[in-house]
Amino acid sequence: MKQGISTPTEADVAKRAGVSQSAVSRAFTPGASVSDRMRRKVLKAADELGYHPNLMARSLATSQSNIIGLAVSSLDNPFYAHVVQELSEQLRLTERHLLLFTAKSETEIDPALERVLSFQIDALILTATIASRALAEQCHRAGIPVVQINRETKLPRVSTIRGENVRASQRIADFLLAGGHKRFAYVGGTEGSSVGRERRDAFTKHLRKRGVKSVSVAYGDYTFEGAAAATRQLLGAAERPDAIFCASDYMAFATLDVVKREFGLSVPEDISVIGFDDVPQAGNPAYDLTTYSQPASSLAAAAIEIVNKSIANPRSRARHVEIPGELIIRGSARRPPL
Amino acid sequence: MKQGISTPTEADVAKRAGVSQSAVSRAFTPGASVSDRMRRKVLKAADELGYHPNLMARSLATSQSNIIGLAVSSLDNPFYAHVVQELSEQLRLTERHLLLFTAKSETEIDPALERVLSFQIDALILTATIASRALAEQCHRAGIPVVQINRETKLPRVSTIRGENVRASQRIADFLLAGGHKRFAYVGGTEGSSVGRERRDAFTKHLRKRGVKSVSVAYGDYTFEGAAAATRQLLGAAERPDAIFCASDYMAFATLDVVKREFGLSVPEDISVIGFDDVPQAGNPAYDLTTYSQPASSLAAAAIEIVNKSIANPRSRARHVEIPGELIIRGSARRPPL
DNA sequence: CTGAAAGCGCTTACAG
DNA sequence: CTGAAAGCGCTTACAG
Repeated sequence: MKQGISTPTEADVAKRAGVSQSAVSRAFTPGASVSDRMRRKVLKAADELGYHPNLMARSLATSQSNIIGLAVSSLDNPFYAHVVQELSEQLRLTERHLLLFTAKSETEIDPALERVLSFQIDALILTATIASRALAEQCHRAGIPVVQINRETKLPRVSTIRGENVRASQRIADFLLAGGHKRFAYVGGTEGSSVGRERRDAFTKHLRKRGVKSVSVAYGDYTFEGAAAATRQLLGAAERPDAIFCASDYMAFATLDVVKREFGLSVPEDISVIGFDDVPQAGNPAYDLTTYSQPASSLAAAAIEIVNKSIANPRSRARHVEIPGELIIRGSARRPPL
Repeated sequence: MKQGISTPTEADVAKRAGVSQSAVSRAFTPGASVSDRMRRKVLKAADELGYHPNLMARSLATSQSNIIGLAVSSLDNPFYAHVVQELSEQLRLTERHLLLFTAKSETEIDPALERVLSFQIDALILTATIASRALAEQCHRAGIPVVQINRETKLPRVSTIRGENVRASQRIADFLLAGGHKRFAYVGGTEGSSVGRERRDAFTKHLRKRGVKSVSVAYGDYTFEGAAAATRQLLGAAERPDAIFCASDYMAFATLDVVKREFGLSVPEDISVIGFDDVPQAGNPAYDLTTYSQPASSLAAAAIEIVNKSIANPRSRARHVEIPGELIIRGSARRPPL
């Protein structure tokens, strides 16, 4: 069953360098007490043999795997693809790497996520996925820090990172109001999602304070098709909205498509559409979407920082970070007169 | 340094169940020789303790990590995001999981990719990245199979999976010809890329055979901005093309934007644009892109199959698979009269 | 079918 | 600074 070609081990390097196996280990351990001469001798032998330390063995010995679990629900949403990209890139020259898990459903018991625990991951980053209480508890029991991007939890041990949901929604409401809009609508993601609720409530509450009586609401489930359907529903109503705020750019793209092609409305003359995230495509001329940014690189950086701190100090408390963004004014929403 | 809360091990389960530690191991090994009674007893104890097998220890003992390295250059290209998504999903209920590596540059020596070797991965999947000879050789020496999606190699040990580059390009040429186009252009990705060359050559050769004297060519580097610039260059030329074939949908989106907004041309009346991949967004009304499909789920399935076979039989030869696609006719290219 | 024991490739006190 | 040895949590011949 053994492979024909076996990888060299510390013992092999030790023999070739004429030193002890522990010396080899030290030569590869930053900060270990080895003489320069010894280290050079070892590294030379290692190089000649093409030796690479076996991280599985190391993690068995240290109980640190240098692996961070990353659970995503869908990479088809460009915002999350971009967040993952950022995480991976920022980790690139680091010891730690990402083990990918696709969490399809958001049910309580996800056997695939359970498997995470077997990999001895040092931390778990969840993005666009709800941490089940069970998972989070298991992680906590195993001393694994959990960081959630762009989702809330009530779980006490889970750190969270998110955009400026409330501030953004208020800013958007003000911008639309100043643009002279009268009939407002909101396209949410999943009806249950806490982040979505935060945006919706901030939006509607702020509008109400400014005298707007009602805001129509529909849910697009964060999917393209879902958002298209939600938009059709909103536009089919008696009181057709003249301003729609979508909880994500990805959904706003669908909304724009329906608004323009199916209903033949012109943007922003007949109706304004505003998104959330500022994904790279939002600036594409085909959409030219006004949106509120949620900088993926900052979200990723914050997640990594929390992970690093939690690993360094396993008993540190959960943290909750809000990453600032800004309104990115493009052509999909009427601008207020100066 | 030890964590306050330590995870239970086989020994803990053994003690609680009143059996030997090896019995516990067997209970968790599919196909091992254990009595039903024993297995039940062990699983019960394991459950009570919240035991999960330690995969690091297992992989040390078996020299199988159940980890597949996945190197991607950019998740911002929706096609690759989708391929990764498919890979992850198809692996989801499997033992094996993906360790993500972002390979930015395509230089010979990528320290981040070298690191792959330390993780004792069972296989390496490269997508949208060129395998350096050095890497491939190191993998081969370590007995790690390498599978490349959508890129060619001259490396003998590397398996490849790709779409129907030649057939697709010919089909597209014929379709444009039948649509009555006269002046053809091609927007390639990276000038050096072998897959790109294959498409370009098949396209131009086929057109030449049909009497077309010249095809203008420009390169967009597989990026949005690059493709926009390439398109500007093509449209600025004296003989403005009336048909553009882009080596990827992602680039075709940029081309469409430039064609419509910057040059005010109408599609497909003034000019036709055809892409490659059929990413989910290609069907969005805003683009409504005619393209040739390269089914991500089939690519992923093929990659996984090769990986599985190579792991089962480490001495199996490299394989080269071509995944069939088809021309997806939408509105961005003039249709031939019936 | 079951248990005792060696071994996988590292790290890390412990002596020297 | 260096080496010998124990241990990390598994798997797997080997006996019984």
